[in-house]
Amino acid sequence: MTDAAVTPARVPYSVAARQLLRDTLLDAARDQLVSRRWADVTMADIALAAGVSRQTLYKEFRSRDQFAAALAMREADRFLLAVEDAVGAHLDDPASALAAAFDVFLQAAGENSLVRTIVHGDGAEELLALFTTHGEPLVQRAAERLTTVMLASWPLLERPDAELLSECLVRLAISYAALPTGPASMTAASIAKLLGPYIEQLIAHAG
Amino acid sequence: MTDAAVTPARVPYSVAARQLLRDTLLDAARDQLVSRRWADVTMADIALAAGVSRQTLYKEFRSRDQFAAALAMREADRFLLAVEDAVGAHLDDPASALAAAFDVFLQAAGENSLVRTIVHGDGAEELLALFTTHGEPLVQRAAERLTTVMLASWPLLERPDAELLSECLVRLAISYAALPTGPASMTAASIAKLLGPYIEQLIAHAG
DNA sequence: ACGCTGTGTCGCTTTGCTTGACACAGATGC
DNA sequence: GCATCTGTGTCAAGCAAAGCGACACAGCGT
Repeated sequence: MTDAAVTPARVPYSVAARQLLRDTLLDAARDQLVSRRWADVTMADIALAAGVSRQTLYKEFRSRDQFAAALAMREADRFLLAVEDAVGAHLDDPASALAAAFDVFLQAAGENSLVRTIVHGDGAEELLALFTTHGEPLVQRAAERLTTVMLASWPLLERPDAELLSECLVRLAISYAALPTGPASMTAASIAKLLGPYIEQLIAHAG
Repeated sequence: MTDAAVTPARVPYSVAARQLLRDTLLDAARDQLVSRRWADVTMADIALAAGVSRQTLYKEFRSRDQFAAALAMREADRFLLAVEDAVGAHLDDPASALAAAFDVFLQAAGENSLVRTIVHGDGAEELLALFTTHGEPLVQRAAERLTTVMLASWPLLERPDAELLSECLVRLAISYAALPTGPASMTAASIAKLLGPYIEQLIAHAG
């Protein structure tokens, strides 16, 4: 109602339209995956659900594989948003921030239909690979974002330490999401206990 | 993170793109109006700011007048959202819902740059007319939405009564937004006092 | 070996945005 | 009064993106 806090440097239509196209397609695929296996969802289905032609889909994402990669990447981005929020809510205490973030992540992952589809395991092996064997870009990106938010939150942290911590956390997060050992909160607490001392040490004498 | 509560019946890209175009253009105009008078903002300015050509703007909104009308209508819609929220927060007591809604509306109107531009009065007479002399479609629509939310909130209310009340409220709201007599909360309280008995009567013996 | 289905590509058509030009009306200056 | 300038609204031609239909190719089941 009031004017936007700060002007977000208006996005020109052409750019916004392109993004809208991609999002529409990815959303359409996501919808399909709630009720059907990835292997059963054809490119034609996705295009149809998005209201565009198959060719437009192929032009935007060069192949089915690349489309799947984009799908995985965007889903990861959503999780990262939630995680960043969780970290932001515990700026005072890194260890509890870690626990909270991990908890939020696992909780969300457990409820996420795309993740469930993958973990449940039938017909989505190709998608699974995007988070593991072929997951380098995704892990990379997630670790980067996590590093950024950490460095911003706790200035005493040094970049190499943050990078190591981030990458391990991301890998652990993916691992537990793919194969939970117990309730989310318990896992989160365990990880926090495991890595807490390391973090405390980093924060304490800055390196 | 979790899947959307209820599937919002995915919008096909072509429709979403069109809406995006309209929104981009309207937003662009809104931006301009923060710093310049309506009379000084040309159609070319708006198209440029939105990143499209002037012709595209003309095709989407047939003329400058119709563009202005759309601008006013959309701004009204924003206010209605806020008002509907306020009503929803006071389902137990119609009179206080009315007061709250009116308060929210006047408060928001006072802070809204487009409204301020119009009320402040220089070079926006044409826009002002869209809320008054040429405001029939806008008043109509606002009253309808208000009626709908009222009927949904208080089932005992009968449609004709709700329609009368809604239209009067909309007219009063516009009037006070255009020409405030005192602080928003005081005005809201006065209106609530004025119409409270009528409402109580309607709710009490259902007609 | 055969038909079936889905991926990925190609060329043609169609749609929609852009560009540049124009007529017209109101305002300003000489 | 006439000339100029600016902004609105319209037009035709150009162009890029999306749609449509057809095709080759690979995998799969019969």
